[in-house]
Amino acid sequence: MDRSADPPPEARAIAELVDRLGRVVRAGEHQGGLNPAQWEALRYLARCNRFSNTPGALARYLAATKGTVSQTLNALERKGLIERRPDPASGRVVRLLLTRAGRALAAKDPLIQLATAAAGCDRRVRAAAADVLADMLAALQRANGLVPFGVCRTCRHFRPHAPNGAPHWCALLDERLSEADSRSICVEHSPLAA
Amino acid sequence: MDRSADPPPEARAIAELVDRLGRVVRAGEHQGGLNPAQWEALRYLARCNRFSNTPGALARYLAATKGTVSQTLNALERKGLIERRPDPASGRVVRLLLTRAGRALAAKDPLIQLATAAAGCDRRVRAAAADVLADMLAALQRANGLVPFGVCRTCRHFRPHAPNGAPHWCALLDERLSEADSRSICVEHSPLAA
DNA sequence: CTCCTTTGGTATCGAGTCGATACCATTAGG
DNA sequence: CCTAATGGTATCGACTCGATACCAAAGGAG
Repeated sequence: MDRSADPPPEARAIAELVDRLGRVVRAGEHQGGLNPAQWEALRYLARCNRFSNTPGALARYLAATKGTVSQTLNALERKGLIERRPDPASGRVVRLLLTRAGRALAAKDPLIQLATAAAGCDRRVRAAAADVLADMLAALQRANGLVPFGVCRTCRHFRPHAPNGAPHWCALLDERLSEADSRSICVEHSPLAA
Repeated sequence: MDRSADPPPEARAIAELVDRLGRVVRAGEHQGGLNPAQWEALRYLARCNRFSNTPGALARYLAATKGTVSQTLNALERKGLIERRPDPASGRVVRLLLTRAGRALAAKDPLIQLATAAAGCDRRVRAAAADVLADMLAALQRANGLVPFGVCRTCRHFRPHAPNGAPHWCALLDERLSEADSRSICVEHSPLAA
């Protein structure tokens, strides 16, 4: 890791652009009474499935410590956007639920601004860029021993059923998955391809 | 801006990936006794030209307020990484200079990890991705009334000279530019193409 | 059924970010 | 010359963030 070949210039350019874009986006995420960290937590809770709505999962998703996340959750709870509820099955797990107000605010996610900024390019170019970024994220996560996450549809444990309304299935947790579930983020996600 | 066409799904995907990548990178930027904000400032000061090494320019670059940046500079100064020096020409401008220690630390920028994560892809794909990200950044900056920044070489005021060592020229500030200058970041940057 | 370790979560501390506001110099414009 | 506008700094309050310490529930292994 010490001197192992300097990365090529376009790679450096991508790194700087990602860093810079992230910076500008964060600057724009001081809205609706939330700060960037709180938006990220709220966004996750709005997009994750019912197996992944816990403080621990959020901490892994954000690559932060449990303590940090717990504080951010305190802030969101104080603002009436989320609710902490004990898990019926396990006595130490806490389930995080969006309140009505939380759901409403999540719909006004300022990240949409970034998405519209990307909407200008050609669709195929966009898709290619998304692939590159996804690869980078995966590489970064692998290098740092982080959990990959991802939506159910792209998981190796996902078992799709007949397309006519029948529910899908998770072979790992042995649970039914609705159509919405299949597009939600899961802690247990394990990528399809090697 | 209220209901003007939801962005297409790949655009949303890119936005989420950028946000997420930025998050993971930030998490990895707690190194060398600095925090992410301090790294960003140090990085800028290591890459900007002699017209742009001021607190105000840094604030615009980071899309932050002057006050916030001033505090981060306090931290860097306390750590002996930068030096504040009055401008000889103007009595209210402060020039920011990296100390020897600052330069040494800037060479160990943790952002390199992200660059190596990007190095795995094909070179042409990388270049395309970089283009998309650059377009997004420009769009975002335009939408928020931010200064674009950029390196001299790509500026409309840049006048290259004969390639045999002769210095370049800035038509706006009427100043000589060394080869290194031409690759440095400038506040006055104005993109070439329309 | 006990120990004991692991796991999920929270509280507290200190350094620091960040926007907001207020403020002070210097400079530029009428 | 007087009045903006500009470049910087200080202070405040809410909050992030890692580190550390801590607690209770769960899971083994004997």
